[in-house]
Amino acid sequence: MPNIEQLNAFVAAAETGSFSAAARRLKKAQSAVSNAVINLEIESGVELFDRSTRSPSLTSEGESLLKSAYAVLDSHNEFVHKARSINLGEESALCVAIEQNLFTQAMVKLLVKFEQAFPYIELELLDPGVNDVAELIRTGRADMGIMLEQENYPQGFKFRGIGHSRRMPVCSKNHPLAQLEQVDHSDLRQYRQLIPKSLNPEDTSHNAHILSPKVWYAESPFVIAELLCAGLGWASLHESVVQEELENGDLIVLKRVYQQDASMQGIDVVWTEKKAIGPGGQWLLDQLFQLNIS
Amino acid sequence: MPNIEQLNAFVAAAETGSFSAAARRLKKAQSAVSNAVINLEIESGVELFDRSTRSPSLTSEGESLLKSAYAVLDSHNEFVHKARSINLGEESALCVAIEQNLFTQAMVKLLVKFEQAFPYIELELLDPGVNDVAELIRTGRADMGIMLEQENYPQGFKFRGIGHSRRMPVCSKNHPLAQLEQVDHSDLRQYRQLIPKSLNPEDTSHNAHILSPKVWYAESPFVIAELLCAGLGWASLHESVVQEELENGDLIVLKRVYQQDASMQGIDVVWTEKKAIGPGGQWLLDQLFQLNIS
DNA sequence: AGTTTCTATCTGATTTATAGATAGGTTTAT
DNA sequence: ATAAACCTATCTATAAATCAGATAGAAACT
Repeated sequence: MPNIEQLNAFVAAAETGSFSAAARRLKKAQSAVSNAVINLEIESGVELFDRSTRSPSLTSEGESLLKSAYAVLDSHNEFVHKARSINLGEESALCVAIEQNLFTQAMVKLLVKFEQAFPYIELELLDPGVNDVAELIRTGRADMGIMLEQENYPQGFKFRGIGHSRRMPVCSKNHPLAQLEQVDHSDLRQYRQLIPKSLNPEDTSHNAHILSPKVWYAESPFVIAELLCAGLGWASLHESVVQEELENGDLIVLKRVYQQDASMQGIDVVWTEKKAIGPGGQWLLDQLFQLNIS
Repeated sequence: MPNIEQLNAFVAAAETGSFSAAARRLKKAQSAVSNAVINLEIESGVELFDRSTRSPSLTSEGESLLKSAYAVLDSHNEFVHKARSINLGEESALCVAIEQNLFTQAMVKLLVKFEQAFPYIELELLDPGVNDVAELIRTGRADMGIMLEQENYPQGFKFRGIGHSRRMPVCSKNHPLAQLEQVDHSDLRQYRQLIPKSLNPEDTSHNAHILSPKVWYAESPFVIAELLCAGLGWASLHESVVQEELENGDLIVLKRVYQQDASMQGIDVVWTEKKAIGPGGQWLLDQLFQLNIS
């Protein structure tokens, strides 16, 4: 059973091409390296070095096993670093819930930066539909969340605004509404409206957005976007959800006669004081505060 | 510096949920496991188990580190198995040169089987153009090769037929030749012929295939297929090379007035007696003998 | 020829790993 | 409630492994 020290000696000897040099690098006696390599050879049954010349050179079998030795040491190193990161007080795992409407390119970029800053934290991403972030925070399933701002949050919640997201009425380019230069309330009322609705039956916030008497609901705004693309009705969706479809022209934005600013909704990052936020979570919060999404 | 035994004890304890059970599984004393885990905790500075209950349960940090521990043990296991496979006499690496013309789906299937049978052998695949396999065998760059049969092989070569490959004249569906019901020698002579030609300037075997006075050469039959797709001339290519293009209709087969059987060429597997063939290579040879490609 | 540098091996001291025994705690069965 | 069963932590003595230092012989360099 080869052990880590033997593999270390093997790798150092292979890299330096000399047992003595390997010993100097590892700050051990030469005999220690020599013994380690020989024992590794005995235990594995493979002659790793060709000693016929002055400085030992890898055999072809040794070269092959060297790659495996690197793999072992790499993963071992990963273990040590992960333990160190936990020791530094970093949380070992972090769960972030980002409402589907708000999962923008800026979020992706931020998460990439997070991965570089905290490579040993396991990140779990949840992407609930509309208004279900708060529930995930409340039950402790998620450590923090990004959601559309609410009037009031449950007890113990902390939150902070990090920007705004634009809501816009959209429909397929082939939809009758798309032919109109401008649309008003009565135009919209004629056609089916698709509305994102929370999984939680008690959530009634979607009612505020109902304009048409003919409504369908879907949990995911992306499902709604798909239906729109098929020509089914219209919906008021967030920019990030339909960005791609707007760019390739499958969907178009309806121009409202009386454009109201109420179509801008605030974005909050929320967490709870019950669950301690570790350094990784704190870093993420700080970055989010600076984001200022528009 | 956590060692392998400690990680083994950690994993066993995590899996069984008990230090005693882990000790039984590892065939060690309970105190050994207990010490191993405690030392691992001290050295890594992380509390892996929650001991407040009767049977220890993983902390969240322990759960995170457990995954890294698996990674270490997996790679360690890989090392041990690779050493064992070398010990069994298996070559640690095998290099096979397969002429581009002959890299068929059957080859892929065979290589997949090889991977399962010899997971610890590093396979290197070379895909030389036409007639360059023999050179790779001769110089020792490859251990064995698959190539179109030759009249005579260099000294020391061993070979065995494993099937046949059909050569067929093809051109783009948009080429003038494609309009003809049947083509004869004089039709072909009118248009540019593309010919696969060896990298080796001494190889003149391609001359036997020249029908048209207007010729271009390319090393790779796939490059020729690309040129054909663009409507440039015609060529006599092996089925496996143009299979895809024939299926999606980009290329078509020309019907010769006097179809000769000479368009079937034998396929040989070749190796050399100078280089010893190990168990993996022997297995591959045996499988190839049974393949009977047509 | 002399010097340096290398590897293998021996030796004794130190460290580490281990089984066994024991004590104290928790759960389960009676 | 009591006993039995099972668990973990810890102690101890012993066996095993590790290590540095010393040494000898071989190869390379001066």
